Amino acid sequence: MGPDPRRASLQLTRIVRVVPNVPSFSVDDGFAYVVPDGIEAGVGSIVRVPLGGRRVKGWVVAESGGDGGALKSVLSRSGDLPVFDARFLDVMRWAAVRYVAPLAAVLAKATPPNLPRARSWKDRAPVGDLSDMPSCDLGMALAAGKRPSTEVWVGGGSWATPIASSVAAALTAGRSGLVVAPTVVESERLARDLTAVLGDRVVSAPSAGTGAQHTKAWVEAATRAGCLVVGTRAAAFWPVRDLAVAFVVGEGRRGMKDKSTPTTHAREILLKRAQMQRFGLVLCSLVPTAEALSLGTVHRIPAAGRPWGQVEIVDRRAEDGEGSLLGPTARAALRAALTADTSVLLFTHRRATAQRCARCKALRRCGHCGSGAFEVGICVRCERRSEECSECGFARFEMMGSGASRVAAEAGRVVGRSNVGAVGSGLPVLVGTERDLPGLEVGLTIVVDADGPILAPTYRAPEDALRLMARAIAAAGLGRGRRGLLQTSDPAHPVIDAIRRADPITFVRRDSTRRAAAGFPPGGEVLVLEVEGAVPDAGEQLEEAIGDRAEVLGPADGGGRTRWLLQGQDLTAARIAVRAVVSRWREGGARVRIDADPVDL
DNA sequence: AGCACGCCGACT
DNA sequence: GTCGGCGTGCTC
Repeated sequence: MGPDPRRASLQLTRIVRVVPNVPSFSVDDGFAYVVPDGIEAGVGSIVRVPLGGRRVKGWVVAESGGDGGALKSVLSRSGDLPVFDARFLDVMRWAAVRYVAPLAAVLAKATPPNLPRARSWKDRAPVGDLSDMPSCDLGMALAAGKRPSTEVWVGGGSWATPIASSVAAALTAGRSGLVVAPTVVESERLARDLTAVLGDRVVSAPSAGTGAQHTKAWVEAATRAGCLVVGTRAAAFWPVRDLAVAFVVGEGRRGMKDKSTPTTHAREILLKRAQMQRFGLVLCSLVPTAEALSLGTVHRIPAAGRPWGQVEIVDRRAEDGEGSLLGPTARAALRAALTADTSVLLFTHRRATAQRCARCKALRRCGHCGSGAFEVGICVRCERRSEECSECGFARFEMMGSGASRVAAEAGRVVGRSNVGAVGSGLPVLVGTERDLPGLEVGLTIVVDADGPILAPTYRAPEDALRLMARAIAAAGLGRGRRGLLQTSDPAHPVIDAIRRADPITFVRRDSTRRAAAGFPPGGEVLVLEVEGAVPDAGEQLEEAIGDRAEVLGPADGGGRTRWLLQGQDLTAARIAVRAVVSRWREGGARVRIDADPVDL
């Protein structure tokens, strides 16, 4: 493209504001650069710019005309597809404040690993008409081009069928849909099931795989008309062409939230996007979160029937066999299942185990965060690996009574060791934890200890415990007869009652009220600040910056880290104030972790 | 994040 | 007298 004569006559130079890909709050406003003739660089473009004597990648966040004066020039444009528009940029600015993150860190999430090029994706032959698909009210509204209000779907069956019938008409009309699942396994399974119904309109975009595959799916989502994009939480940040509706499947699951800063939550991001970019939002789950119930109207899917099967509640106080993990009722059920050729899941929540050094016998501690809870060799808290004993450097550890292995040993004494194994072993009796649940199907689930998760000292423990145990029981499906057996010492507890009646909604509504009274989400906001390394006067600096914008609780020390908790009705002002403090601490060399909407609290 | 510029120890 | 250690701070 040649020089524009009008611009030349007005002495106007094209100027863009660019946020460089630098993880620092101090560059959030971006820098101004001249755009040379021959380069197109609209909002959302990725460009290379000179910055502080080097060349860095950056995102165009605004365009203007003016006097180029002393400004440096954009060097080149990278790729040829914008990664966001003005409205999506507003969402990401909001996310940067909400998650106390540099804007560049949020923009990076919307950007594919390789440079997006429109020509890397060749449009396929026009895909077929789906007008013979059954449609629902939501489907009608979407097909008519309306933006429906947020819906909350509660159910225990496959989500592929209701999703397909809701989006079919919109897809035929050339609009797109987005489905976000909590794990790669569930994302791939959903993509497969949806492809069986919708054909090649389905774009599978799990976060696993190579950068090239990832980028290809991203480009397809951004450019192809009438497709249904299915992925994991990373896809919540993808631009999708003419997006009509997004589905968050398993909206209450841990997998919806990023573990490292910025700790973005797919449900929160898509909720904001749905509002600002005007598309529909459906929150799907077996047990809805209190947050979801406060956001939309509830639909049971299907409208009649239980989300999970019949459950027998066993009061362990009324049984003998103190000290054993499995009571007489559970043992009898195990034996009966084995003779009836029914597969059994023995569900235990005790995935985290303490370990000790095989040489010096010191408790194994995570070298990064100091936690003492490990799943195999990976820290449960920060998900990093530390191979050596922090005391003596030895690299071998021994288990200190693993939950799962004790359960397996006891079950082995009831039905024989050769019948008991880990999930995936193909044996009739499986011992499993939360991570074994995706995709698992059995005939009977035995919840070994329901009380531990319910009594965990976090504000959302009851809701999470209900979700976890309901998922375990749902692995045994619906149908005739007992599908679950649950051992508890508190059979009158509201969570147990909700499981027995298969009614998660009434319970979560009540629990939400209790949480709001204590100032916890969704009735209030909390933010965790964790500092590793010495920061003199950190508490004072924090108190001074926050003032009366939030209640500051702490500090609490542990494992070389110091934690503060900010709590309040609306923490927006506090989040903005915290940025400066965090920035100063990081400059001082401290590692700072921020957890917006923490779940382990 | 880089890469500057900063001010204090051992070397041709 | 210089080369160079990596501690703060800025980057259109």
